[in-house]
Amino acid sequence: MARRKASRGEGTRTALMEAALKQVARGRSFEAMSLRKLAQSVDIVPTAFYRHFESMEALGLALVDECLRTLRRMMREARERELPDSQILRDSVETYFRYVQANRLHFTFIMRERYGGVAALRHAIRAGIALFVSELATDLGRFPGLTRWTSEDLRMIAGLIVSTVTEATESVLEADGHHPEQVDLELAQTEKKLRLVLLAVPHWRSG
Amino acid sequence: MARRKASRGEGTRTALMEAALKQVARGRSFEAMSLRKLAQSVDIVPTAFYRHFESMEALGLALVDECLRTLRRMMREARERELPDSQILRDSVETYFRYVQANRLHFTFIMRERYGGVAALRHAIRAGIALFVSELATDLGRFPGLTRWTSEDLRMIAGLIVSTVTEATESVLEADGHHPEQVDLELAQTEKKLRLVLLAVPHWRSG
DNA sequence: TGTACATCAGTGAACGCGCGTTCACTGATGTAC
DNA sequence: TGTACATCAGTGAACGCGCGTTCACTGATGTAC
Repeated sequence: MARRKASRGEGTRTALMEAALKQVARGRSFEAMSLRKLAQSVDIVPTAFYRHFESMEALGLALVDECLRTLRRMMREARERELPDSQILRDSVETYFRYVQANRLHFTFIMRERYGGVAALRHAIRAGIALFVSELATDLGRFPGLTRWTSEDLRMIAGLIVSTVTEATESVLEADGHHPEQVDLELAQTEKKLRLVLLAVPHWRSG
Repeated sequence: MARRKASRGEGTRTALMEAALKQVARGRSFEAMSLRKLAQSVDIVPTAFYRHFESMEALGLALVDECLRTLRRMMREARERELPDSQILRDSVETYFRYVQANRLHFTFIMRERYGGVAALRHAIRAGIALFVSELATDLGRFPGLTRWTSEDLRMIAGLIVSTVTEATESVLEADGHHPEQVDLELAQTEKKLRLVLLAVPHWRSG
């Protein structure tokens, strides 16, 4: 049969990863995904899978890596923008929401497999997110009203922000496409939540 | 062989549910759970499973029901205690943490399957939690500083509280047993988060 | 109280299926000379 | 530029296994008379 493409490149490997992401986005959990079906969906024979990954778990870890990279890229870009005073808070959330929608598959994978059944993936994702919270805490410590906060309190507020945004991410992913008005509602709610948190900052005695 | 117990009651049915909860607590996702293994773990032949549940999905829905009932019971009990001013905020969080630890299997199931691969379970759990947020919002509306808040803003703050507590629940479940000091740390952090949120309340102009 | 019978949680053989993985192979692509 | 050869992504047959589900059955428990 010999259906190989002209290029000898990474085509099939990429296709396998994308197919797996799509399955997860469709509702299937990675743990319950079948190597054979995955192979079938990218038009190769099951055994050819092993030319690209040692096992399904290796595929999963490659996906975690790719998805966490998307998250880090977002953080890097956000860092290059200015301080979110209440004027531009809404814009920040909006930018984030657009980013989530533009990277739907990656965010869905992280959200789902964060609590999924494959321990190795779960741990890799959680380590990534924990690192993310730490970096945010460090960043926050440079903001005018927060320079004197203890690092524990900075972690606390970073955690509060991350769990709020995470929750919102779920809503965005769930609504995406079918219910644009739900996204707008979530946008308003998330902005309010963050505004409420920022409102408390000047009144907090850290330490 | 005829290994039936003296009582003709619900023993096996209950055992099946408990075995499934334990599997989930051990890291396996419900979607990837096998009927045969489950049957084996409660010492019945695979076919006997059908004497108790029409399918694995039916078992799953029964579990969702049971776990959400645990959640509701907690809420009812919490409602019978007083207003959490900053004095007793810590006690409230501590009580909740103990409740989570005492109902480890139920909470783990909800946390995991909330984003799991079986759509029917996912939806049932999310509907349950959404109801939970609504009730909390209503309750909050009766508190002195919040009587004039719009219902949208009450939902907002209820959502903020629930996502904070949910996040903490994950930590508690993860740490449980092996790392008691992590539970204490999470307790302090969660109390601070909620205190920070409450600190903002008097300064919020709702509507 | 004793007996006949319905109920129902259990058994175990059997089925067809999809699974992951092994193996020896093929043949196009890319490279060294 | 042409040729010989290594590389490597693909094939397809075959394996043993665990899966969910069907079926006819058994025998103890509970109930009606």
